[in-house]
Amino acid sequence: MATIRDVASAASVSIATVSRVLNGSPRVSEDARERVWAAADQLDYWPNTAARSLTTQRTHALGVLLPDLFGEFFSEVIRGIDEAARAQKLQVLISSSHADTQEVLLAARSMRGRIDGLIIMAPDEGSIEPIQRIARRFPVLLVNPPSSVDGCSSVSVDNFEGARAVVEHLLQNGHREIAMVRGPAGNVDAEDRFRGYRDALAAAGIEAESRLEIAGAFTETSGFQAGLELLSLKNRPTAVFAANDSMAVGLVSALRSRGLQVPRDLAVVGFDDIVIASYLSPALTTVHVDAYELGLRAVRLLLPSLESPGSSEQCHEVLAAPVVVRESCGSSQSPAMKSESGRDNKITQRGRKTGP
Amino acid sequence: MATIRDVASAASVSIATVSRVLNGSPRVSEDARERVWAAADQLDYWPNTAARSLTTQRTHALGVLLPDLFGEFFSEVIRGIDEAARAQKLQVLISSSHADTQEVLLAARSMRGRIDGLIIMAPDEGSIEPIQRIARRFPVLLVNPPSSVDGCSSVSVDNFEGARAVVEHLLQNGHREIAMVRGPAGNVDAEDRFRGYRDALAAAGIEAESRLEIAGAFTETSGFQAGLELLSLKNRPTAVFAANDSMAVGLVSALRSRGLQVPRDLAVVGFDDIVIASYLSPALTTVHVDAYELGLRAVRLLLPSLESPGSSEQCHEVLAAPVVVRESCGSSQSPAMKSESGRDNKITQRGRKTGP
DNA sequence: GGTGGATATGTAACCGTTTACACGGCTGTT
DNA sequence: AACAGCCGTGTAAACGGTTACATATCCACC
Repeated sequence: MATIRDVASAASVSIATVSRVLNGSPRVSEDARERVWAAADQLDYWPNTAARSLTTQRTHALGVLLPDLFGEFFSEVIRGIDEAARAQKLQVLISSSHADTQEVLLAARSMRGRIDGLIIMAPDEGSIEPIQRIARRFPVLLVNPPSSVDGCSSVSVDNFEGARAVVEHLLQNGHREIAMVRGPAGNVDAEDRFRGYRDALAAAGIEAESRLEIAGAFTETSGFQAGLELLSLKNRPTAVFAANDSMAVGLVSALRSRGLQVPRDLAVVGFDDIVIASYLSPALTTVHVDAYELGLRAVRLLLPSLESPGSSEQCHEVLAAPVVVRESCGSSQSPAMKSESGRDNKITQRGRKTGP
Repeated sequence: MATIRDVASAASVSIATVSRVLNGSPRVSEDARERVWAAADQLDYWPNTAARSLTTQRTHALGVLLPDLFGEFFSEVIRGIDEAARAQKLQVLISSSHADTQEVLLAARSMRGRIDGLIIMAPDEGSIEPIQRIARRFPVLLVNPPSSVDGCSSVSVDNFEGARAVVEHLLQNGHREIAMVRGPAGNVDAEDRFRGYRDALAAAGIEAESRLEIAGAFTETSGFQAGLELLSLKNRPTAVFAANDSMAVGLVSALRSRGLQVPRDLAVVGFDDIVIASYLSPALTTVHVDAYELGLRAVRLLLPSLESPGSSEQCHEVLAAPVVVRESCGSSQSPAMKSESGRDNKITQRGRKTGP
């Protein structure tokens, strides 16, 4: 593999001149410039990025630490990150599955020298301390953090407001007895959505009832279980808010297996707006989370810190999570909204042009 | 930020000794070893990976070049790659959207010095030539390549056999007039699936009819269009094979919008086994593509070349694409298979433990 | 014709590691 | 007592670039 020295001798100039030509410095004669380009082409010279970043102290790459890669949520976040990064000619180094909170630290450490900054998504409260240590080394941007870390900017989904709004929507449709299937304990998203639910009820002057607050784990099966539990209640509620769509799907299955109809017998709403939400029958009313946008903004917010680490002040962005009214809530708005929030625009806009 | 020199002087040893301790060399006294670790901890020393890989000529990272990041297919491939890479303590550098075929070359070039090998997915025939140039620099593994490149191993989905088998399944159910909605022209996957369709018909002694071979573009809307076209035929077929699930979904919508029932009036099968396939009613009979496995194997096949570039012989793996019988084909096997190929095992097995 | 200021180019230090080689001190052999 | 061998450690040369600084050349000007 040709190095800058090979190019230099082939072009009969010094390595400094080669470097200058390659980096577009103006202080080079036309003659030398041509000889260098010719030599580089002829030798098929590819500069060594690692060596370059060693001297310049800039890598033009950013790291991404995710808890997992499964599911459309993470994949959309990545897509958003990639899109924004590519626009800035930044490379993306990905790493997932940080079971142990200390793993976050190890992953970040192993990226030292390879990245200019880091986007971290770690929903665990326990990962705050390692993140603080990481943030001392390079710029860190937090996505949906369990709590804020000083020196770090963040971008999060407005779980609270989304949940509040969707429960309010149920209230507006006349429901007074609204149950909730909660997410896993300790999960920030789950907690915020639960707070939104409580808040909406309180605002309507309805007292929270713990018998209507059913435990869940964000999985489809836990939603199914919750559905059965719900059916066993003596004063059955008229509506239920599942803390995410997967559980809503399981819940609907459970109801159906017992012969109940959604939304006639029970209105159901979810959270996340996963792809299948619009394909179900009845189509699921839910709260839209724009994971793509989350990734996009993460990069944009990190950008100033990449240019000048330390200088830029921190800022916290919150992404709106709008209610998407479909059929499962039994709302009258349903038909009107359908085309807007339905499947077609989504698929055609970003349809897979390539691949199977 | 502390460097190896800082650690050396803090521990009163030379940088060579520090390096030896850090890399677990046995030729160090117990005394020195302890002092170095103490100093490293105290200074919170993080080795610079780029500098290390400059001397060792090994980066312990691999690059991934994808045409796009949208959709579950790519996200699953990435998940498979990440999983296998992490098991080998390899980092993953991702880059997508290579609209122009020359972009593949540029992307690869910009990774020089940062990666030991590269996984490329470029369905375009035109990207073969740039890939050949890339393969001269570092080990390359191709995923679903349009044609083979010498020196490169590859892993692909058995599109031909999957298509053949699903059409054969329709034939076994008594269908004789089977239409196909084809994928975009020039796409390898689309072509292979078409060949499988033709082959199955031929084996059953049925002559192909071009009027039953409808154009499509792998998008849901193109499937819808194809459905309308199908309905306008005078001798309507009894079954149709859509080259992918998205088109099958659109197709079913079109049929339903004209009052037809699937599978009673027309049997429909797809390809890919996307998540929503099992959630539709009727649940879609399709061909399963294990994108996760594709990524996993890609890394495994690339591995030997990373250890010793050039030495290992190339090999081509083909991943089976099994038929998943559900309801839309009207097969009698449907109820029996349902639990096995349904949604539940998939979701619970790899359910999102974290995140919303 | 000597001076000064551009302009083009080269030399060498540096970025943060690894590692071949050299060296000094100790032990054990003859 | 001299010497071979081993062990622990240090020195210095890479790895492949960038860039501050020095130098050489040319031209214009007084």
